[in-house]
Amino acid sequence: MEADAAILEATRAALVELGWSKLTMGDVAGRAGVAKTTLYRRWAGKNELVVDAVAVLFDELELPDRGSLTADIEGVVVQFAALLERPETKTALMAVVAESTRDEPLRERIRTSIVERQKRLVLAGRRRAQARGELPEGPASATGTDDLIFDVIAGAVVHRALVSAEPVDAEWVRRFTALLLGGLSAAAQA
Amino acid sequence: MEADAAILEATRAALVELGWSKLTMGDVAGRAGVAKTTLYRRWAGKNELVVDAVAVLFDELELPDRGSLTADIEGVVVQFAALLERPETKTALMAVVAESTRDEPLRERIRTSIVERQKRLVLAGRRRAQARGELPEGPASATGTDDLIFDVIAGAVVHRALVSAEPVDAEWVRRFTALLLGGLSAAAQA
DNA sequence: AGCCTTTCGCTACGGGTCGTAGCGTAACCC
DNA sequence: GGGTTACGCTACGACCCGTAGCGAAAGGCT
Repeated sequence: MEADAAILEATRAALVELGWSKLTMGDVAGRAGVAKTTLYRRWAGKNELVVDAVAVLFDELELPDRGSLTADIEGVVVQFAALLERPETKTALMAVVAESTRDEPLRERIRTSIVERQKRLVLAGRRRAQARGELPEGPASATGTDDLIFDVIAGAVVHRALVSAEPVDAEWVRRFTALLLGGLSAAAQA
Repeated sequence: MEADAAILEATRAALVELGWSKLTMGDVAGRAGVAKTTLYRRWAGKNELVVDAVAVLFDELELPDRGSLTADIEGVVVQFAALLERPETKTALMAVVAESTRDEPLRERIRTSIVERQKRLVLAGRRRAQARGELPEGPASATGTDDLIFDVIAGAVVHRALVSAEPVDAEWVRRFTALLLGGLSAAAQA
């Protein structure tokens, strides 16, 4: 459909102006030039609608080859932080995660639409680093190391940006990346 | 007041049964045997009420001396994870953080009532480790290292428990702690 | 005791959102 | 052109919000 894109765009605009809590289905319908019933015919409610509206923003995340694992990590962290600084994602991401703690289908929707798109970057970064010889080829991936690293990176950036509410500037990114890589190399020696 | 404790207790009970989104002020008032107006005379709204109701749970966090920095970190991570597994905190924490992105006074309330209580553990753990000689006495604290470590620990655990929605079991804690300590010791050598 | 200030319970209210039902209409498919 | 599908629109009961107004009970002061 063509209208779907307009609806999701209207949802993002409403998130910017109103934030999550004051966003209403009737408002989004009005912005999109669509009847309120149309929204309910395609989405179960506010939660699902916002997840879809925000999910496309995570497609912007990429992992350009910057030559070293350090530079690759710093690059993706900066991108992720910039995404979290946008008003749409800032107000929506934590809200839908909070809702998902009591809504299993919503949790699955978030996982496939948002979380997996981020985790792909971790897998790609590890493979590229292994190709460079910066990381050992060992069975590290089989024991959940990728999951661990993903939670550390995404968790630290989200916590810094949304909970501590302090800027993810270049200095912080440098120090965080150094800490993470130090831990990885230490684990590789053991 | 004595009624305040009953109200906060009723709020936590309502969070367990209804979750954040379906929790209503009238419901809490009924559970606490109190008029709805009484709630509004003491709290500005749902956000502030829930923050206060959940904040006291974070007083349970302690940092017993387990003999080594590794054991201390693992201990506090396990405690924090157990706290996040409780239905009250699971549904409330992300929700109030989401609201705080558009409400500066609420953000400050969260900071003083919840975040600072966690950060204290990081400071205490670092000082204890320095007293043991496990960490250098350098000016590390002056450049925001404590803040960095706090965001990494709290962020990773929260992300693992609430976003990835996978268990923070002993094996994960062991691996995470090893990663973090590896990074710290690597930074100490530089 | 008497008064007086504060605090609380209770009711009622206008305003707003929710999610759905019902119906008419325009576009699309063969 | 007939039939199906999708949409717009209105209206609706239900619920929650936050506040006003009033009466009652508790505690402080002299």
